[in-house]
Amino acid sequence: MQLSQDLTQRGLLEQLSDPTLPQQLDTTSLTVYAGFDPTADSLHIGSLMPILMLRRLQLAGHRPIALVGGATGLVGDPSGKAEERKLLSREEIEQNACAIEAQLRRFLDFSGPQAAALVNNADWFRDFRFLDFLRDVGKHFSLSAMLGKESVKLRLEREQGISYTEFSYMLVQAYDYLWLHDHSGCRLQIGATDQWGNITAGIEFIRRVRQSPAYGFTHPLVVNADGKKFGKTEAGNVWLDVRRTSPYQMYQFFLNVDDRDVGRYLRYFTFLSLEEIAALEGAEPGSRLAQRALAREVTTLVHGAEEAARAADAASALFSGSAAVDFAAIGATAPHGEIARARLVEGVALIKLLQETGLSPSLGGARRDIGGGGIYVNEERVGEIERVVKLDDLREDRFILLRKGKKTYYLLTAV
RNA sequence: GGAGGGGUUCCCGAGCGGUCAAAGGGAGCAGACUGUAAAUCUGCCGCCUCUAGGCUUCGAAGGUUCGAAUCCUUCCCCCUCCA
Repeated sequence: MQLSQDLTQRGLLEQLSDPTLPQQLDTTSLTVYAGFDPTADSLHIGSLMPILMLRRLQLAGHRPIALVGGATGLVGDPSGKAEERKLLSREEIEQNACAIEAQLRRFLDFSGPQAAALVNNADWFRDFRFLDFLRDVGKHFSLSAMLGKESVKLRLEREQGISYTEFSYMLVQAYDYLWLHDHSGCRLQIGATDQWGNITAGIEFIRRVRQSPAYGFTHPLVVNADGKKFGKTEAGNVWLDVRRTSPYQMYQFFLNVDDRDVGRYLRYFTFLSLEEIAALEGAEPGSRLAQRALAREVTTLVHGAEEAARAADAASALFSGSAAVDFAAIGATAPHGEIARARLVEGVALIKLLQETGLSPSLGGARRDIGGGGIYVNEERVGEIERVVKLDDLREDRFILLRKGKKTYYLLTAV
């Protein structure tokens, strides 16, 4: 299947800068870039969209460049943001950039004729002087065009407004594109829908100063069926970094995806063929075959097949409903921790444990959770708020399985 | 620089001297129902202790009051219009 057709059927093409773009994607080899600003020390699940897009393009014979925004991160992109963000320090940005570079490396192939490249725009902005920037870049942008950008308009209509700094962001990104155009022959930029304004700014800039064609397209911003937030769980964002989101948590996140979203996500986030996806969508929803496949595929992409398998094992150990619980499988990846045996000899208040393990936010919260009937010790609902956990709560002489609600577990191992 | 409006608990948004830990909605958590889904219904939803009480919150710091989120002063920030 042709690349453009595959992308179209997956619903990955939103705006195109040029109607001939699909054709070019199928018939020529382009150098394409996507940018990632280091606003945190890890990318999150939403960033998988452009990352996988670069990978899809690479697999189809294009050359991907992943740009880490060491410079743009200092400025702050107003796109899609309802309000001005506080600036991160230079040190933070630098550290974040390092972390993100490491993550990006795992998704692209840096060898062969279509070898990917990883660049950081701090490298060409570091010595770019302000007055030079105003003359060489700023001069080519009309205020009315800048004010017309959705990201700016939105903010101007809002109560919070927009600072000069964030307003300038599009120029910085436009220059990135020009730089990559000049130095790497880059002719295509991709990003999420909210990047459209920034992308077109770059395209027009290149046309103006180089009389050279450049292109861009966007993929959809991932939104779930009941509104806005995608990639959020009780624990916060779903991150690509294991230290922030374990493979188990990631697996669970995708396993719990709404039926209405699962087909779309399979098309977005996996490399399964459209036929396979159609088959999964046709399966009985109660079987959750589609969610299982999604969880397995994405967890594998991010953490590898081994971790994905472990997460799946833990999931079935916890949720299969069988009496014999496989504690080892759970402890391998589900949230877990240790507890001193000595404390159990004396007995520890359950509310204390709930607070310590983070299952409940505070002692008061723990009381409420127990009172509401949402706390289980070794899969047995706890009735008394005063419940004390003791030695004889240990299973297999060393495990205590705490659970809050339907699906939040924490395994304690006595040491 | 001038004139006016505004900053409330995670978000939106009421409150405008005591009955305010602060209406309502959303989000979140839990229960019932289910398929570790959706929808629906119910409870919880500042912290600590407990079902009485204590503590900390309404941009910041002072002040007036028996008593303030509500009044006064100064400061910080935002918005709109004018320049």
